[in-house]
Amino acid sequence: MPRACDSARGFDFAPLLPSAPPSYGEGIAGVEAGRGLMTEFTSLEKIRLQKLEELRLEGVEAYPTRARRTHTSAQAIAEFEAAEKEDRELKLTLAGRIRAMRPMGKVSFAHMEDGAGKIQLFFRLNEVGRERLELFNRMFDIGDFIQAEGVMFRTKTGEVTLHVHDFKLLAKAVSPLPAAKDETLEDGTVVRHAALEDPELRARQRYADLAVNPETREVFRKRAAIIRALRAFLDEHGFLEVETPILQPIYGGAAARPFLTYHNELEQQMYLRISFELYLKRLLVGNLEKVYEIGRDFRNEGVSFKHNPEFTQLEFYWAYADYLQVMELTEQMVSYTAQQVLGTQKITYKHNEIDLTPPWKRLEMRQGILETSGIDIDAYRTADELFQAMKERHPNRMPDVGLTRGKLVDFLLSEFLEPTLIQPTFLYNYPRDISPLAKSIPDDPMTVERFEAYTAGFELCNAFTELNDPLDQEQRFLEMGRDYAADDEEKHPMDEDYLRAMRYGMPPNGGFGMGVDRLAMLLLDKHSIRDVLLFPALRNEEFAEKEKS
RNA sequence: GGGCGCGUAGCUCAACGGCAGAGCAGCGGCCUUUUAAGCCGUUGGUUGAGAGUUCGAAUCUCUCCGCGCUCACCA
Repeated sequence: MPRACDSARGFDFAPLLPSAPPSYGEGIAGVEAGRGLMTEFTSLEKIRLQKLEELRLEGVEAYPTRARRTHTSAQAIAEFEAAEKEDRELKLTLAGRIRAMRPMGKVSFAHMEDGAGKIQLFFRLNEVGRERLELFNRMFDIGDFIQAEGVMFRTKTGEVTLHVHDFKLLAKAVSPLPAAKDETLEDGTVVRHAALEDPELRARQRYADLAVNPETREVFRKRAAIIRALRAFLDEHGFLEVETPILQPIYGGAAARPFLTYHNELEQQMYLRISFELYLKRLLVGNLEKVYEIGRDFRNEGVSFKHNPEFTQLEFYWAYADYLQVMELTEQMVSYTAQQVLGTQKITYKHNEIDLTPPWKRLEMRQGILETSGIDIDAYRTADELFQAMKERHPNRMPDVGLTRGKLVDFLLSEFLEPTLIQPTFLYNYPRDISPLAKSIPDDPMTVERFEAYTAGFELCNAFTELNDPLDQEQRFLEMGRDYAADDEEKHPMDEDYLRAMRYGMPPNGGFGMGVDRLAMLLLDKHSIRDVLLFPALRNEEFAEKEKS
């Protein structure tokens, strides 16, 4: 069954049918150029498969094992600019991906891109000869990896370029990359034409997005820098980085539905963690005074522009500190990170100028809600009273019925107050019943020492003075269990081992949690969590039906 | 899960009830300093899938799939 490669140049397959013995030991380019495989190739891919066949016939290995390079593109340009002044010749070897080709008869130009940037290649008949120039023009495509050796020079138009004396194919691309073309306008701005823009494709095929959009690579370099800066800051402040279980027999530390899995040998259900909190606080019992973890949390909830089922979380716990000290550390840590990654503490998010320089505004939650909704939550001590007050004041902006007082307060917060918090603001003192792991304010059992930092209208982090009274903690677990049962939600699990740990004595401490993806969104001015995740969760893709049998 | 919107060539997009098109990419040719190179020629489509309405559907209707925005859930 000859796969009818609609031969654009009338290439003859006859000598290459499966019966023909392979003529090269290792050099079977692309497993007989795709025959016998399951993949359905497009017409453009079939043309490239033909090139693979032709290269094989000419003894050119399309996927050689070794490559060589002496300089990155950026190093080559920098070194040339120095050598140029001394009138010194600079010979070197580059390696990278072909991004543009401009053959023009007896010379050819191309642009190559490597990890450090782009650089132009110049091929001329005089150096490489007719046959090799022809090979480059006909057999090489945009997207192929190439190794090129030659002498650096500057073209008539002033671009620093490699004058290629020899070159080698490093890896053939079978599928064409979206061939983005960068146009440099008079004023120096670069316009990209026909780049890969479809957000679904960019997320699903991140490899292609990364390959053609340098700014995507930059986002993930900066994301790495953010995490590096957070680590450096916490290490510097004497925190110990630890790793706690991702597979947990009991989940806890947040209000979220977990992913469920099963361990065959232990014959027991396991959960993927929804937070690190209960394990990190066990470490405080063990006299580790300052601990932090950066890792993955998993929550079996809806997906949105700010929610991915797995996300990167930072939590730290600090013995002998309270939420006010944590507040100070928070604003220092975030502004430090911005400074390290962006070189400034003044950032732009959705066209808002945001200044992360400490100190950040502090606003009591009750006061903030009063100012934005006109309702003083302290005047209504039960859910019913508060609900009635809200109904009188804002009949058109009402939550569902049957919420606890804490959830009504939470509604007021997100409906009225949250959108107004553009500049970094610490919102503090939260209702007890939505904060089961936080400690009450002395003399105010209804309110806990908790804060959240808001910036650009969304929540960045969540922290509190941690509850360390084992008897009070058990009581809260029981209350939570009841609330969840009332909400017809899954019952909040009681963590007996955590209570046992706490009964040995836990130092008073301040705890902190922050979504690192959200921090990345904020600092990089990205408006969807998908833009800061290399491989965001997407619905399973239906691949086209393979080979009808 | 609800509401609204989108899905057309490898990529970016037109056509919006009457022959499915353009630019780039590709293919053939010309071109020894180009850079969105240029010029001449040319290939490429089950219009996301399926059903319906109609003389006729990319276009209108329904179902399904995927994505986006939004609400809910959730920090």
